[in-house]
Amino acid sequence: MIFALRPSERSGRPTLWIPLVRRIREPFKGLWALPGGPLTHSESLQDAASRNLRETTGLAPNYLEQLYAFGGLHRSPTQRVVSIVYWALVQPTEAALADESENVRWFRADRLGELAFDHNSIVDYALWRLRNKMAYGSIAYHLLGEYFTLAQVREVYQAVLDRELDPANFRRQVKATPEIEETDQYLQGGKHRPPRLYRFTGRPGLDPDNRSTP
Amino acid sequence: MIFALRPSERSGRPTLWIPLVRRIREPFKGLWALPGGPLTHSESLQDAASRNLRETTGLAPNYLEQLYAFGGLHRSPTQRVVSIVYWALVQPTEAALADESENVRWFRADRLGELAFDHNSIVDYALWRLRNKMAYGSIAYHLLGEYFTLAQVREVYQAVLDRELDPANFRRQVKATPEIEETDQYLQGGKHRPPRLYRFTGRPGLDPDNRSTP
DNA sequence: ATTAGTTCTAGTCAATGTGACTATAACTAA
DNA sequence: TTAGTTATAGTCACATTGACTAGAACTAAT
Repeated sequence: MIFALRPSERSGRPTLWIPLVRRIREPFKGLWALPGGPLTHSESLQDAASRNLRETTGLAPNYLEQLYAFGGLHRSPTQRVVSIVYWALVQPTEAALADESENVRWFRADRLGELAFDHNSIVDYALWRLRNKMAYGSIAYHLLGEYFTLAQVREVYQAVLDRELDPANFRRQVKATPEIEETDQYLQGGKHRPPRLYRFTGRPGLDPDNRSTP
Repeated sequence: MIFALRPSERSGRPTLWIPLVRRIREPFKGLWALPGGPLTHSESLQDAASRNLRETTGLAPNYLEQLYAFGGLHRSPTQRVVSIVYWALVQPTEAALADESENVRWFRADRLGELAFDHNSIVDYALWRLRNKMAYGSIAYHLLGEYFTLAQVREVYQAVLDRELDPANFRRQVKATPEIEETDQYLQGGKHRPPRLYRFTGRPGLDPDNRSTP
């Protein structure tokens, strides 16, 4: 499953969106589902996740991590299925390149209808994990482009954590993390004092896949 | 993989141990490996982990959680294998009941030799996760019995995090967590002031398996 | 040119949490 | 009775955090 930031229809503020694909056959024909596909013999789990993502949505995420292996007995009514679910964060520029069509569409992550299989609870779990990671790690930056203002970072946190944050205090915290690099650039064009642009210099890497790939 | 607390051979202080099984056929015949086994069609992932654990070691852990799905291409030299690894914490009384034999033995988690397959890196990852969880959540108590002293909790932390902790400060922190309940019991028998016994009243539950089992 | 409106940015201050440390309490063993 | 040991309470300096104030730097309107 893929998370991306898109402006809300009403407020215009950035909110979390995910792409879903419509099922074109039974079971759950017509319902929306998470993109996915089979694992072949010649690819690792992560490679398979990447490939399935690209084939169904055209997306190539820069951040991809294993979420959880779901293997309950009755996930599918027709057969036993074990799904090893990955989740990804994509930057806005990448997200804009996604192939939207009759059967592939973006939805607000917090306003989904009934999905196929157990995909609602998978999304719930992913959202929970995302909020958790956000609270500690420096994961928010993978939802942004290379250069960003501190206000944009704050908007990401506000969108995911769903609460307001004090601009001054938030700025103090972010500036204290060594992975954030100040640039000499300023973002022009707003009708107010132009904010400084920053860069993220850290690496994601926590998973065993990312640590020891021979 | 199973973690349990056992007294170190030399110092007598509690340290982390895990049970391993010896491979009796190729590949890696003769080497030690993590206990495991196949997933059948009629059991969930967690049930399969439980059953395989019981069958190979006789253990019935009270804390069992999914660790990670390992699916690299060359994990086994003979065939493609995807392992969905679970990890468990068992209390000392339970650990003592494990079936030890010629082909099942306990090892100190920080002093393992070369294991079969990629099991060394799996253990490393599990240790890393364990330390992480310990730093935040209240997971240490699943390695202890129902009643314990604060010094025992501290020894668990010291064993896992591998550093000394100030007794007074540690006590202050633990007493601040609401899940720890003071009892009227004291542990007699030491050659010093008898420490008060405490109980853990929290529940583990974070995994999707533990949250939404229908 | 001046002013109002906006956000950016740098501070202050009180409350809280943490690490290092001291001191006393309560037991056992000699 | 005393020495040895751990349990437990408390102090103090320091860092972190949340709430808040104020000035800086830009745009848009007058």
